[in-house]
Amino acid sequence: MLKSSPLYRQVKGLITQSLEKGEWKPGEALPSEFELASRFKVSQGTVRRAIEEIAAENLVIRQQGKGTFVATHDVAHAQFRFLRLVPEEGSPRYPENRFLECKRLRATGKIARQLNLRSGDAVLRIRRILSFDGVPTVFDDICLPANLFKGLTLEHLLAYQGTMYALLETEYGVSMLRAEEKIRAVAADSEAAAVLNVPLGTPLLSVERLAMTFGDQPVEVRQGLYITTHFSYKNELG
Amino acid sequence: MLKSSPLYRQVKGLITQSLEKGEWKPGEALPSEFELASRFKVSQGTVRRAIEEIAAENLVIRQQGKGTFVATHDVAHAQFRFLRLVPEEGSPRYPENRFLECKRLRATGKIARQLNLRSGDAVLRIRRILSFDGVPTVFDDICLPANLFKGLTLEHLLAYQGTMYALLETEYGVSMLRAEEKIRAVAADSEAAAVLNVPLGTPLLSVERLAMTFGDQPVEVRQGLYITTHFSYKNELG
DNA sequence: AAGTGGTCTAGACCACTTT
DNA sequence: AAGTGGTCTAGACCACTTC
Repeated sequence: MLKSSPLYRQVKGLITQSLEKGEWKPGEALPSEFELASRFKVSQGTVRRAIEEIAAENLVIRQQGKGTFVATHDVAHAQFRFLRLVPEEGSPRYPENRFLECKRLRATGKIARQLNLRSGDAVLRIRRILSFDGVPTVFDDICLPANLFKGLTLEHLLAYQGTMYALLETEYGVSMLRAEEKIRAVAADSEAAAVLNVPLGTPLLSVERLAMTFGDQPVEVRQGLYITTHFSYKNELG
Repeated sequence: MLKSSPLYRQVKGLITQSLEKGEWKPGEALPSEFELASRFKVSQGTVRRAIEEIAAENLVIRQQGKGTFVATHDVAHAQFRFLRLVPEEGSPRYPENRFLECKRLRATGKIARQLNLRSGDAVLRIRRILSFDGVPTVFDDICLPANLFKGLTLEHLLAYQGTMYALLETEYGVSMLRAEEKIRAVAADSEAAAVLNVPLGTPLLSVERLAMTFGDQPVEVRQGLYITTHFSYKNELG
């Protein structure tokens, strides 16, 4: 027997579909709870419950008296959502972003598997350095499926003001909603040592990320190498 | 002007206080929603909302048809809540626990500050190794305020069946509810190299944890050194 | 004043577990 | 059958924002 899901979860699905289709763009307001309630022929409380779950997943933001808005990657708040680096001393600051490379390549077996592609499909490989107060701290190696980001070049990346995820969202309509990270300690190889300006063999934090958009579809693989002498990766265990 | 918090949050506070006082022990059932509602002179829906928030913080577990139960550290589920190590290949397994040391010491300034103690107050220092399939993988150095765990010895630790947090909860009534971790990459020093059986200088994951009980009172500081060649620290970014 | 999300209630009914 | 938590509704009122 199939167990039908509760009404508020079905409504949640309908609203999420509309978000995915782009019925309301990032930053825009959703219809009010009463409007959605009459649209779906349910009570306001049921819509409310649906939206609460969607808000808990950070897809929308609720503001009392104003409305419910589609989340964006622009806001300051979103910075520490996907970059968990905090300084050992002093207050958090924003990194400077230096893009080194954006090349079109063929996916290796492992990458293809992670991105749900076929081996040999085209991917974009982006490499960049994040620096804090002028000190190189993170070396990122990013892989994106090329078909979703046609025409993305190094020049685009260099010209854009804001985070890379904001660019991918506003220019290509792909929203990063969730990610899984696997963290390990590794020794700096010659390339990482050169790029990050540390001795060969320096212990570095390796952060492998798989990022997902709607429907948990994977759309980004990245490895970050972090220097953790003055910064650490902060995590909360609930 | 003081803004009074909503009713359900006040009820949440009252229930949490009762949990802290031990009115219901770990594993026991709370009174039903209707009983609590009449006790606090509010509607069932308000109690419900309060309990939902408490459940979201993992202090209690709700089970349809059965009741609401005080959470414990015994269940398998709790294992991966506070130990985020997963194997690169194969399915998760349980580590074997080997305690090396449990000594009474005076707190250094840094530890004292983190535990809200005075410098020089007594602390317990526990050291142990976690092994997976017989392979030493984690070297933990744990500090607890001695006054909360009077009489805790190496023999107790060796004799107890179950996780250390389960012991602290059932034998000393101190529940670990939440923790913050700071993760860095470090080189194995001579001691860590010897204990974990790796070459000097091997990159290790350093995981510094501060664990809290009720009222966000810190009650444990630990540093773990993880070998991450076959395991990685897994994290979800929402 | 009007519109939004946030709180609170009361009551009905459903789904699951236990007796 | 009785008791628990889970869903859904309808309506009232509050808090905040905008006009």
